Amino acid sequence: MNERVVPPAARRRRRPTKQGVVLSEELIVGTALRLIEEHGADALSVRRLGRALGADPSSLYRYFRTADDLLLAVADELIGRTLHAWHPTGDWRADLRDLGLRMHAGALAHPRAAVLGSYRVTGRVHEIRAVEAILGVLRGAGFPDPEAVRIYHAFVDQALAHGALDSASAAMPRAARDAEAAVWRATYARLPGDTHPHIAATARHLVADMAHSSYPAALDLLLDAAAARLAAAAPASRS
Amino acid sequence: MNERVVPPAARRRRRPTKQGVVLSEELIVGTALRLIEEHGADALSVRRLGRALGADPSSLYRYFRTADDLLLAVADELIGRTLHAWHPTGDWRADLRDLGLRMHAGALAHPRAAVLGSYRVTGRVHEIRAVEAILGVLRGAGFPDPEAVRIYHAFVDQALAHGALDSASAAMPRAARDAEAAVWRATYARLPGDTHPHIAATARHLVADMAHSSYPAALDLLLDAAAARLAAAAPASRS
DNA sequence: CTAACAGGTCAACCGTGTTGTCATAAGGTG
DNA sequence: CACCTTATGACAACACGGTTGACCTGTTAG
Repeated sequence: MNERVVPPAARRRRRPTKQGVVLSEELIVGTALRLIEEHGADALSVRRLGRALGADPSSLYRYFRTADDLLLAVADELIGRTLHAWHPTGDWRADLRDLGLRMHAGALAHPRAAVLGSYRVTGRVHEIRAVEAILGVLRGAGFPDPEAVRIYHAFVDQALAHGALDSASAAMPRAARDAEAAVWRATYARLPGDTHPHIAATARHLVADMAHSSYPAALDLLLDAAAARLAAAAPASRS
Repeated sequence: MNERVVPPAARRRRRPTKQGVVLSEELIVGTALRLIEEHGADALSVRRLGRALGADPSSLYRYFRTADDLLLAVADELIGRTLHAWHPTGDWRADLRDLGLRMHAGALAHPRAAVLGSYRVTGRVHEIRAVEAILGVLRGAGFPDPEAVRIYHAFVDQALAHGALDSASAAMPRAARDAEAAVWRATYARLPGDTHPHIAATARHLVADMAHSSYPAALDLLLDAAAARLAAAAPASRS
């Protein structure tokens, strides 16, 4: 219950670690991201992060109240990077598609942060900028406010949720992933047509489709539906 | 590397536990589900499950190779129960909507199993039945095979992914959940209109919408898009 | 120059999945 | 019925995880 964390503003004494490192929130978040990128999502633990930083694990609790809080900071940093690489063109549908794919890729690379960021609000700068930008695209396209918010919500959750899911799949050892594909080929593709007519009829497509992420297709479906609603709501300005 | 697990068919000796319980795959899976339902998703661990069963934790490794395998069995059982409660009417859209909501609810109650089941194939009976049923609905509605598979994939992943996400949110302690809502009200709803025009304009809707799951709306969007594609592909039989 | 205290460190606690080893009762066999 | 094999349960241990209370020390304000 003791509060170990000091608000960033009040930080004064920058005392170096035994190994000579001067800690800071930014350094910790940056190192965490590097750790994940180099050794996978599971490589991020308080203890490993401490080791990578050259500091005792417990030191991190001077900067973040819990491991989740640390991950939230990582999530916000990720949002910032994703948004930074995104250059909207004015075509709402193309812009959202591009952003969705970028968010998905980011979430795929950092699943734990994505999961956390999807159901918790960081309230940090990058997140706020992202919300503003996406809402801007939707409202600029002509979506009425309630609809814009609804689509914003579905869009963001979809990107993060699929990202988290797909990254779990990507994290499996090679052998296990191959075994999964084998189940589709060995079990599903061999079901007799008289007991399982629909699987038998689509087996070819199932084997091919289930090996990939469903996200791009799902994203296009969402954008399709949004476009249809926009067309229905707006009196039709063109075509 | 030693294989401790014996295939169910070869099981003969039903030796009771010290506490007098006779183990079986079904009993273990059933107890796991009960544990989750009574004490939340995090209550499921090999050790706790062992305790709940009245058996040493290590005994479970005679039935499942790893904790993940156990969870996969739980997932398949869940699929079975969900499917069992579902009564299709012949209206593809209503049927899928109903099934989607049921799957989402199931995933919400059993997030870890849902996550696992979303990127791994169990290849067990219930899963196969579910795949056959959903494909049947889609093909019956007139979707061409490749499209049916694509929509099947997006539909299933969406239900499971959103379920996993929402359950993470539901698992937060009350206080934390209230704190989240407070961020929307205190931070987002107070941003000035000149720096964040879009957030300011939609603040009311944001506060209301972000408190709920985006799944129902996302599901409707997906079904909208599917219906549109069906209408475009089929020469239009009615209306 | 000195006193206060921020912040780094250490050791410990309790939880997790998993495995090597042992012991014993079940059940087929004669 | 008695014996032997072996399936299966139990035990103890390992490595890893997050977290915290207590301590110690360098930095900095006064």
